[in-house]
Amino acid sequence: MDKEISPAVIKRMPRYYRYLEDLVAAKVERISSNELSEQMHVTASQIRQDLSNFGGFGQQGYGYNVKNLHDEIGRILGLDEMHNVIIIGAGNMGTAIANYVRFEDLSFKVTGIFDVASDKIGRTICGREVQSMDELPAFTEENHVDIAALTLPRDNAVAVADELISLGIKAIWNFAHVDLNVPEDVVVQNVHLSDSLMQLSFKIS
Amino acid sequence: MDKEISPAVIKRMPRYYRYLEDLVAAKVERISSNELSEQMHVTASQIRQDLSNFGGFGQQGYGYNVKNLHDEIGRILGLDEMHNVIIIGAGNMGTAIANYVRFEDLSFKVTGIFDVASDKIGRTICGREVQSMDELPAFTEENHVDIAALTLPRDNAVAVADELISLGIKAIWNFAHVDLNVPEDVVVQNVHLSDSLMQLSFKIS
DNA sequence: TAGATTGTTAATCGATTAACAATC
DNA sequence: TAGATTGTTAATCGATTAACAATC
Repeated sequence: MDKEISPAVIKRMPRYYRYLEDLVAAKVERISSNELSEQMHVTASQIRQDLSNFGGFGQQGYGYNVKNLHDEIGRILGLDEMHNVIIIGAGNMGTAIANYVRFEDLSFKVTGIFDVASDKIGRTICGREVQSMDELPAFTEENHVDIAALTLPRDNAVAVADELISLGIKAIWNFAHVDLNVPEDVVVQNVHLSDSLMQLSFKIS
Repeated sequence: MDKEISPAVIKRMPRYYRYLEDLVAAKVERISSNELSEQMHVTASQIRQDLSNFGGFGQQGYGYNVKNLHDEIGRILGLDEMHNVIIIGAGNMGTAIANYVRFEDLSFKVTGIFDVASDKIGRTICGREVQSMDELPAFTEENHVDIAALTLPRDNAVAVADELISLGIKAIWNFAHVDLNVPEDVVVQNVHLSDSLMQLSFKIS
């Protein structure tokens, strides 16, 4: 990564991507920052600022080529390369993620599902047998793992995260309701559903 | 709500609540903004600023009483009142949410599960029979619904959201990968998992 | 009382918006 | 060429951090 991109910008990129996907599907050929700003309810200025972080994708007097911009943002987001994902935790959330239809579409592939609980091991989820965590060291030796989705209860989550890190995994998609403290070179993306629900609760009370 | 609280502050409140829950469980009686800041990796200044939005919960020379602050934040987040939640979409994500163990704990109760797909209707999820969307109008007449969790594929989501709104539902916890345009008095809290995954993908590429 | 720590005001920093020269 | 729209610089706005008087 060249210059540092602010978290605020990063957070908006997937949303641009979603809108551009729809525009591509609708066979729209070009769009100006102004038109897009109306659809997305953000300022045109912000769109141009955000995109300019990554280079000039537009053309004066014309706007942006939809297909091209879609592909560029996909590339920025790393969607041009396949990512191998393992799921740790074969509960309801793990199952939901494993079955997530758009996974392949966005270039993510579930290559393994693991659990600590013996009653889960051996079950089949999404055509894949749940393996024991004991098998994980051997698995990571033989298979490159880009991302581990962590969907365990919070009691186990911290210890298992440490194990994942010790096995060399550099990215954790964390669904456990706990904050993980990780080394500098490990990236964590949190999905704290209870936090989200509490925010909603706040807004209605 | 008295004065306007910034989204940035609202977003941090559930995290404070989580840490205070742990402190309560650990039987810690009091904590200073400085101690808490070390645990949470935020500045003490921010903690004091955030909390002062809602009133003075601390005491000079003493800090904050953990139990009291926990309860105050719970009250701020609306966790002192039970919220009735219906789940729209009995797929994997709907099932995961229905089975989410901390729901009751945080004062949310699932009172109904609905789906449009006929193959889902009649199934039992978490001890509750999945009902047809056709039954929803009668249901909302007879039962007060605080929140609808929307876990449908994006094709249906927008139309169903409109239906929910027409039935008087004021809060939508939206898991569909689409932005909902809603009237002023309706609150939407988005959980865009694909956005989250793309952010992670960005950070590792 | 002396020490500690809050709540709040002021200073800084960063993010968003506005404006416009460059240019397709 | 004239009109449209970008990329970027400057201005504004908001959020975070620092500082400190108030006070337990």
